[in-house]
Amino acid sequence: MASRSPASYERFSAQNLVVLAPLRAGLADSKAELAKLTGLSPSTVAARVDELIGLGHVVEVGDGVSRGGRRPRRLALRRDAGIVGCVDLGIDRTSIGLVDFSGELVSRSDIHLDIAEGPDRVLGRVWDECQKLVAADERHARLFLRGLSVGVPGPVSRVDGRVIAPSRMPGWNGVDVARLLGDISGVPVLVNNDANLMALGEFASGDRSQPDQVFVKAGSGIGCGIIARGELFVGSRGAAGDISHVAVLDAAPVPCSCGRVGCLDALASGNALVREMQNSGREVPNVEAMIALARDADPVATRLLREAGTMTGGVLATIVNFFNPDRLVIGGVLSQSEVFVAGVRSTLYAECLPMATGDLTIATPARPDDCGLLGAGTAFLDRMFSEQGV
Amino acid sequence: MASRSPASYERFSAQNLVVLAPLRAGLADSKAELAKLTGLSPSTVAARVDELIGLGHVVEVGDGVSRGGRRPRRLALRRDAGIVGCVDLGIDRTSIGLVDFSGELVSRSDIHLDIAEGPDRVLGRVWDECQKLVAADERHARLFLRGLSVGVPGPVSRVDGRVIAPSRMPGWNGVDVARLLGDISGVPVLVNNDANLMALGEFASGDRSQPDQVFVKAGSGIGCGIIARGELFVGSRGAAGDISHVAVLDAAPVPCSCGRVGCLDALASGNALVREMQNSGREVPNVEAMIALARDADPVATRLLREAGTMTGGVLATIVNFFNPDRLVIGGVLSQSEVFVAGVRSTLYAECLPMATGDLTIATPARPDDCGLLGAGTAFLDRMFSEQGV
DNA sequence: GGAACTTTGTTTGATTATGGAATAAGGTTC
DNA sequence: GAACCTTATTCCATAATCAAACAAAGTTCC
Repeated sequence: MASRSPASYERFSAQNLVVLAPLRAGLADSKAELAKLTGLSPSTVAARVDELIGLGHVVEVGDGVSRGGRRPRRLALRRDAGIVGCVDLGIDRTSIGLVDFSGELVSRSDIHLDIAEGPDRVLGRVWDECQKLVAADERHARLFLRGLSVGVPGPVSRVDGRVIAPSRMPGWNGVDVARLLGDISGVPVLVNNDANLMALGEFASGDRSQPDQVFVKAGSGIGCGIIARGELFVGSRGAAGDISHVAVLDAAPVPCSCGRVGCLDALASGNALVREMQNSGREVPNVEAMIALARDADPVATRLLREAGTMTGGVLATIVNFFNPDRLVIGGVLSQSEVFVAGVRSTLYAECLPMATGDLTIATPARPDDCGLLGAGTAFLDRMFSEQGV
Repeated sequence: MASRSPASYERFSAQNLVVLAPLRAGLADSKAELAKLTGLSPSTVAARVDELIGLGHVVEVGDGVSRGGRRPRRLALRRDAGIVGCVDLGIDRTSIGLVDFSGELVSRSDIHLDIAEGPDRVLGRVWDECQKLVAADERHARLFLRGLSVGVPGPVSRVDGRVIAPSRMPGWNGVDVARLLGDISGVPVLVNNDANLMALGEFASGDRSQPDQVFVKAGSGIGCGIIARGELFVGSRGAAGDISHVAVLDAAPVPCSCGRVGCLDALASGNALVREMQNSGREVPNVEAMIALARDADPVATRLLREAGTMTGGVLATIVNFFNPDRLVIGGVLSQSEVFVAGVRSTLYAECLPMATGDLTIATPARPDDCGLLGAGTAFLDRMFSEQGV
């Protein structure tokens, strides 16, 4: 959440933001609609729009269809007014992408990168790769890279922006990623937890009429992001959504890295499942292989994935009752396993009251591979198009 | 959450609200402070304040202390600019109070009232009692009752404001309390769940620097209210916070009214505890008697209360990990039992990571008997002093 | 084909909100 | 008592906004 702004960018005035917000959200696409939505007079809207056109942030994109009178001249955000470099740092694989001002992914690159190499080497490599992406496209080369937005596989303090006790990121404890990458790149940098950004990405590219959502990232570890009232919720410290060490009902006493036994992460995460397979005498290289085995009806893999789904669903049942979200999204690698998702679903419906699940949508991500990067972009753009700025 | 406004009240302009908000929150008490806080120029602040003084909502209350120059003329909200009738509907006891514009309780009355008598009789009686309160105080009799704010011991739909499937309120299912009471009284009425309002009351009369709080009402039933980013969170449907039917770890298979077994409400609520006592051959009339027994070191009562605390703490552990609140308040009758509270506390600290509980305050309500009424008042005033109005 | 109506967009002058600077009022400090 | 500080007020310039009239570009229906 923290940011450093080595090359701070112009901030939008509150007045312009009133007009920009509906355009960005797709709630209005003409001056008349803007006037209706904002309550401003037509003349005021015209003045604001003219200024934004002059600034190069809004463009007229032809005529709309008439609704019984003069047809509207359609307005849109200039998506190529700039780009944001988005990074989804993983344990051994990192995705880097460029997102335009409309929030859409315009290019991406996936590289193998061991996070244990440490912040300096990893972030240096990330910046190199990002510059390559910018240079690769003739169009982008002329565009202004407004900043970077990074998701990391561990908790990020909201107080000082540092990575806190990341169990899967040796050498990163207490590191101020925003500052480090800001110094390397010279552009503003935002940092957040990866599951939080995936939640935001899935929300922003999906149905915004469901303002309360929970996104579970069931990957090698288990994380979770919360959207409350249409905004990312991270709590005062930034650690909200961390369900790794929630105790599981009727669980086997498997020891966890946190020192206790029976944590969700120690039982139902991708890592835990691979370990369990090996304990059963079945060597699998990774979760993906295990999911493939389950698809081929391997009994052990199927059972373990189903059980993991059940355990995850049990924890989510409490959360659904408590938070009562409109939508629950099951993401991460494990969400590619039908057995796992079925386990989550059936447990949720069994353990929640109909009142809580009646209007609840349970889904997998619309764009499983992109939601992390899209969320990083959304986080940056939401802030840039706010009074705070970047 | 729903309201009907048979006698709608003047709405504050957005400009006046900018000045009113800091005054109400106690963040500023002079023109200079207002100017600093809002970023407005001194002349603008003066104009706004003058208007509010003219409207009778702000008063000058003498001089403040100098900080090295001319001393400020202290400003304050006129607390006697009006009153709000607040109601905390219980199963067999109802509290009614009057709250002034500063949010403080100025008078109250507790009456025995069986909620099973049905909406018409109960609400009629409530309105009678409220009018008595207003008439009782010479000062209030001249004041304007701006509206009513009611807490009910069951879920309230945010969509249509109706009471939904309230297990403890026979005859109230689907009732639009706001409309009914609005028709009876002729003033605007707000309705919300009682635990939600208690959370709000405890938050508003306490430390507002802790914006994320969870309030557990452990009474004859178990409810819960959520404050997120300093505002009451009820979810899209209004049912957020309902943890009655969350499954308890390692629970006895006690059947619940919802049709399942092992729900928190069936195991750890006041009703459940009284039933358990009776099953052990010990007749107790109510939870209060049981708590008294535990204070006298009765082994059965003590064990049951401790176990109830442990079970409640187990459920809250998941919630604390997920929501990561700044503060957790244990309220309701059961919070008067030290054994119960100790059970919750010890379980929470045992089952949560230090990261989640390190900065977490666990407390009982500052004003256990008042927080429901105070919350009702806050809900009404917050809305009245917002652009929405009542 | 044309009159009547609709919706969208623009122009104009009046109104209102706000900011800035100068000034006054009432203090403290040394 | 001189210098300085904080708070409040006044007055005028400026910026933002609105209301209303008007223009533009459609549709509808006889």
